[in-house]
This record gives sequence, structure tokens and C-alpha cells, in this order.
Amino acid sequence: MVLAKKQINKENLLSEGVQLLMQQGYHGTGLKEILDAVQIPKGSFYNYFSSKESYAAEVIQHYINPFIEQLDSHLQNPELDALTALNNYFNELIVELEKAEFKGGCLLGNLMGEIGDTSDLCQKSLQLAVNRYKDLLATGLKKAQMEGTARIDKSADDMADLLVNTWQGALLRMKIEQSAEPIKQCCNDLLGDYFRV
Amino acid sequence: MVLAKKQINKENLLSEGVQLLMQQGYHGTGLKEILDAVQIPKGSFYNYFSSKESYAAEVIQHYINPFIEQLDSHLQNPELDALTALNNYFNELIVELEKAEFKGGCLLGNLMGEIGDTSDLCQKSLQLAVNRYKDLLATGLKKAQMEGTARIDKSADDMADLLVNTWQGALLRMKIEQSAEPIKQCCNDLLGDYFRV
DNA sequence: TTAATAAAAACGACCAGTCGTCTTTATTTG
DNA sequence: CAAATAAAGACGACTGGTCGTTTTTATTAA
Repeated sequence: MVLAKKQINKENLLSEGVQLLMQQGYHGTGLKEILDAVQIPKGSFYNYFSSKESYAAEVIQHYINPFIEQLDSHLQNPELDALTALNNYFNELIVELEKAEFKGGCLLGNLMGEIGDTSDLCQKSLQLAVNRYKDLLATGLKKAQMEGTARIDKSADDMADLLVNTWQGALLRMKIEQSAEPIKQCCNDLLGDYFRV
Repeated sequence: MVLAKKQINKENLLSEGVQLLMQQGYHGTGLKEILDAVQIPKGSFYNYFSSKESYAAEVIQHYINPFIEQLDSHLQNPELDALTALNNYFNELIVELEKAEFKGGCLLGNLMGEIGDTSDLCQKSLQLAVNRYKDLLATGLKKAQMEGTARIDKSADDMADLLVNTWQGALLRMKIEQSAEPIKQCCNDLLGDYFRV
């Protein structure tokens, strides 16, 4: 009961952190703003997290998990080949980003740029999150290779890296152009062309 | 004399801003830190700039100019074909980034992620800077197409977009991996493979 | 002397983090 | 089982310090 409430509070803090840190950045978001949003007193924050920095490190993991699950469920679909599944997954992301009117983008990309080389704690969390995500993409691409839809003269891991990086860069462009064109072009160029046999 | 000094002060503020904003971000850098570094009193800042935001917008332009000049001089080299010139230019960048031990990365990428969708002023400045840079890349790729080294079934402009975006994403990865491998792979995959005939 | 520029001082708002205190739960003792 | 004690959690007020910006004073140039 009490333990449950603590879990809920922590979960709420993490969820709100995902939104606020993604939209306003690490230094652009004060603890007060987060705590007000979830109605938790200032003094209670440090019962849940040891510092703002370690909080952000946890927010990063909390952010990436749903994406991994979503991507995985697409890849698990037995009716689709892996390359189509990847395409469908990214198209879903694009719809979401259009719905959000291109605000925020990706928490990982934003924090990599802002504090990726200044906060040790967050750097490690970002490494872990990005690599977990990249590995799943590589698994999908490997499957596409075995299905004969993806080229085999490049390793699935290298293609996954390229896809992650281009996607991140395209999200940055999306933010300043306020347009879905960069992220659509990313999918067309890589999934629709370069990765194909 | 006075006008000249004012110009020098402003120039120093912009140069220092490039370094600090790139390494610590917009919200992570206080005006005091910048002013202390160039030894200009805090009260004098608003004699040079109307706000921190408009200052950052000017810093962005001040940042990109040398890159455009550097890239342009490579492309102007009459002894090299354009694709080789582009490769040489990016290899120079990689050397610089290794020398800096992967700290900072690119001011444009970092600020796109942090404030690219929250500051109108900086968003416009980022648009201008990125597009000026991208257009020059497209010019180089167009030249490579005419020289027969780059594929012509994709427009030079689209390839330039892809190159900019992948480069930006690779820089983010570089920051958290503390390695030049992502940016090297970007060059290998695009300039060394995908863009070639 | 007047106008323009520079810089000092001060502004309220906000920052991450800590404090002592109070309440609730867990453990020990009779 | 109950009472006493200990530990843990929750909490708002407050810390010193910094934020970007404005107002006021001092200096310079015309």
C-alpha cells in the first residue's frame, strides 16, 4: 500500500520527466516545475532520487522502454517480413511526431547533444539506451537479411548504427523546419533504398 | 577607436559564446561565465546585445561562417574532384574533433536539440545556418555529379540533406561513445558508398 | 554643456539541494 | 497481544547562490 504509493509517485515523476526534459532540456527544466506537475512536494524528491542528474539518468531508461516494446511487437508480427515491420514502425513514429507538431523530438537525441559529454551518469544511461535500441534494430535488419530483402554486403549492426544516427539527425532538422519531411526522407533513403538488395 | 573596440568586444563575446554554448548548451551557460571569460562587465552586455536569446542567434551565425569558408576552399581547389574535396573536408573535421577529444561536437546540432523548437529567434538562425551549409554541400555534390563521380538518380540537394542529418546524428553518437567511429562511418557509408555511381 | 556610451549596482525570480519536524510504519519489549 | 521504541518516509520552509534583465550612475566624446 505505502510501497505501492511510492512506486506510483516515482513512476509519475519519471513520466513527467520524460515530457518536460524532452521539450525543455535538462538545464531548461527545474525540479520545481516537474514536482508541481505531479503534485509532489519539493522535499520529497530526494526520497525518490539522489540528485537531479541520477533522476535524469532514470528518465532516459524510462523513455526508451516503450519504444523498444513497440518496435519489438512489430518485429514479432509473423505476418510481416522484417523490413516491412521496420517501415511500419517508423511510420507510426512519424504519425506520432506529426501529432505532436514536431515538438520535443527524441529525448535521447536532445540529451546527447546537451549533456552527453558533460554528465558521466547520463552519458552511461544514454549509451545503454541507444545501444539497447540499436541492437533491436540490428536484430530486425538481420532478419531482413535472412529473408532476402536487405543487402548482406553490409553488416546489420552497421546498418542499424546508420539508421539510428540518420534518424536522430533528421529529428533535429524536423524540429527547426517544423516539418516531417526530414524523417520521411530518412526512411525512404535507408529503409526504402540503401538497405535493400 | 571606440567603435573599433566595441567591434572587438562583440567579436570576443561571440567567439567565447561559440565555445561555451557548444560545450555546455544554452541553458547550461550563464551570461556571467561568458562575460568573465572575456572580461567584460555584466552591465555592459546589453550594450552589445538586446538579450541572451538574440546573442545566441548571432553566435550561431558566427559559428557556421568558418565552416562554410573551409568547405568552400576545399571545393574551390582546382586539382581535386568535388567528391574527393568533400571527403578531405570531412576528414579535416574528424581530425579536429579527435583533437578536442569529442567534446562539444556541433553547436548547431546541440542547439537544434535543446532550443530548436522553443526559441523562435534561434530557430530561424539555425534554419539559416543549416541551410547555408547544406546548400554549399549540395553545390559540391552537384559538381561531383557533373564530374561523373556521384550518382545522378538522386538530387544533389537530397543527398546534401541526408549527409547533414547523418553527420549530425553521428556527432551525437560520438559524444556519448567518446569515439570517432560514428563520424567515420558516416563518411564511409555516404561519401564512400551510397553517393557514388 | 549636451548627448552618447560604458559600467556599476540592484532587481525579483529562480536554482538545486538541505533542514528540522512531523507523520507513518516496523521492530522490539513486557 | 499490547505498549514502547526505533526507523523510515513525507514535507514545507529555507539555504546560499545564480539567473537574465533593468535602472542608475559614471565616463567619455562632440
